[in-house]
Amino acid sequence: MKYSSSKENYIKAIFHLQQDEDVVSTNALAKALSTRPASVTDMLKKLKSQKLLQYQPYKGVKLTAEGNVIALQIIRKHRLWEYFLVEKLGFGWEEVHEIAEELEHISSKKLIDRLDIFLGNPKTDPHGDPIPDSQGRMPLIRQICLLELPENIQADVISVSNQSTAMLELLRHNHIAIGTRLEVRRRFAFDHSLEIRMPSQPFFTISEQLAANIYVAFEADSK
Amino acid sequence: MKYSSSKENYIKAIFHLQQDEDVVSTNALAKALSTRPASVTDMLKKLKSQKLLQYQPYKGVKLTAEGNVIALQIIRKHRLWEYFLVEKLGFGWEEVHEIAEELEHISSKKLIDRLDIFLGNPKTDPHGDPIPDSQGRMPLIRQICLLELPENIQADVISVSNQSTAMLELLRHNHIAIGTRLEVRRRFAFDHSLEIRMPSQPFFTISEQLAANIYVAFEADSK
DNA sequence: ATATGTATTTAGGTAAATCTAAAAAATTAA
DNA sequence: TTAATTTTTTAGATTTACCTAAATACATAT
Ligand SMILES: [Mn+2]
Ligand SMILES: [Mn+2]
Ligand SMILES: [Mn+2]
Ligand SMILES: [Mn+2]
Repeated sequence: MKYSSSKENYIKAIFHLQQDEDVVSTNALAKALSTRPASVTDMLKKLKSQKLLQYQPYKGVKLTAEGNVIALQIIRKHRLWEYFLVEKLGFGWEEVHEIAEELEHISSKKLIDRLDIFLGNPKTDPHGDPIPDSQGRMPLIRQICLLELPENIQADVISVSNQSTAMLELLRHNHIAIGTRLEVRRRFAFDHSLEIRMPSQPFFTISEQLAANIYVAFEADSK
Repeated sequence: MKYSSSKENYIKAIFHLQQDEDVVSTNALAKALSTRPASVTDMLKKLKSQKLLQYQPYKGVKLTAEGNVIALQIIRKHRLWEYFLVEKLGFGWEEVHEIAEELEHISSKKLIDRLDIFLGNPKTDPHGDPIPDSQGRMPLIRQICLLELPENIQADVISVSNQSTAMLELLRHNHIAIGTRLEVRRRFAFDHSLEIRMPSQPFFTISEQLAANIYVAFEADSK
């Protein structure tokens, strides 16, 4: 079945909001979609009648198995297109989201599966988010900025976005390099600095600025 | 300004119909767009108020200069995407039109200009139709038999006149297909065979018989 | 010039996706 | 537990892009 861009955007937004709380509110959805709660209620009724979600008035909303499948297909398209834009067309990772927001609604399944092959079956998009495979399975590895790494989870440094000698000097001083395994012990509210733990080394802290330029991969818990 | 997919489809259809007759009828448009004459009349009024076309009831319709610019932008996108689908994703030339019908409505100008560069600024789509450049200029395309292609001029294969499996086998062996870019390096007087150059491939020669069945398009020197 | 046929427009509706304003339900605070 | 606040739904419009049926304009043939 084929759904309108608008419906697809709703499904996707619900999917993402469900990662945090397992039941999604009308207001949260309205905010995520930059629309009005009344419009959301209207749409939820339509999506419910198509069995894409469970919805009882005032009780919030949850995707059905079918809805989940659709969401993953859209996310797959979004992230593959983002990868294409960055890796093949040379866009910066920060400018691709908006364009992918449109491209994700192109319907051909054959197109997206061939694009996947053409790109070499990438596992993550330019932001480090995992790309579902053609069966809708999310790979386990997550690549994110060190700033967003959950505390007490081991991760490997995979890239640094700033290559200035000043930054590289600081990295070397802290014995951080591509491939280094580390974890964030805690964050300090005052200056958002991070305490880092590395195997067989004393803990040390790094600044928010430094962490913002470090990207890591870690094994996501398959909750 | 940005227009709906529906409006873009109207503009494009009018542009194409104008190639035959310089004023386009309501019925012709209805047929081209698989819609009803009454719907066409409605839309023509909207497009007129946006100054994209000249329209007087019962008198037919004609694009304004502004409308023409829009049409050429859409056609550019359509044909570049078709080229991408065939050359990069390995689609057959007969299956790409429908997908391009959707992709042509993706709005980012930067995307299409980068796609153009990524594809090597092709001059014709997989069907041999010319691709407007980013200023909306249609290249002047000369279509001739490969036998007559001047030496050292890049050309795109647009059709093959003999569809026998024997011939197609030989074409495939030489990596020649519709849309392939090539040029003739030299001709040998003895058997009139041609030495062919293709991007990132060693030179090779083909027989006069084979060349006689290949038709190519190349950019004629303008001005 | 009148009649006939075709092309086109008008009139009146529908469905999708939005909106605002108001009502109702649920939650939180006193 | 009642009142206040927030969340959500309902009611009623709007816009876009369609539709059918009917009216009108144009073209042509007698
Ligand atoms: Mn994105
Ligand atoms: Mn989107
Ligand atoms: Mn189209
Ligand atoms: Mn084409």
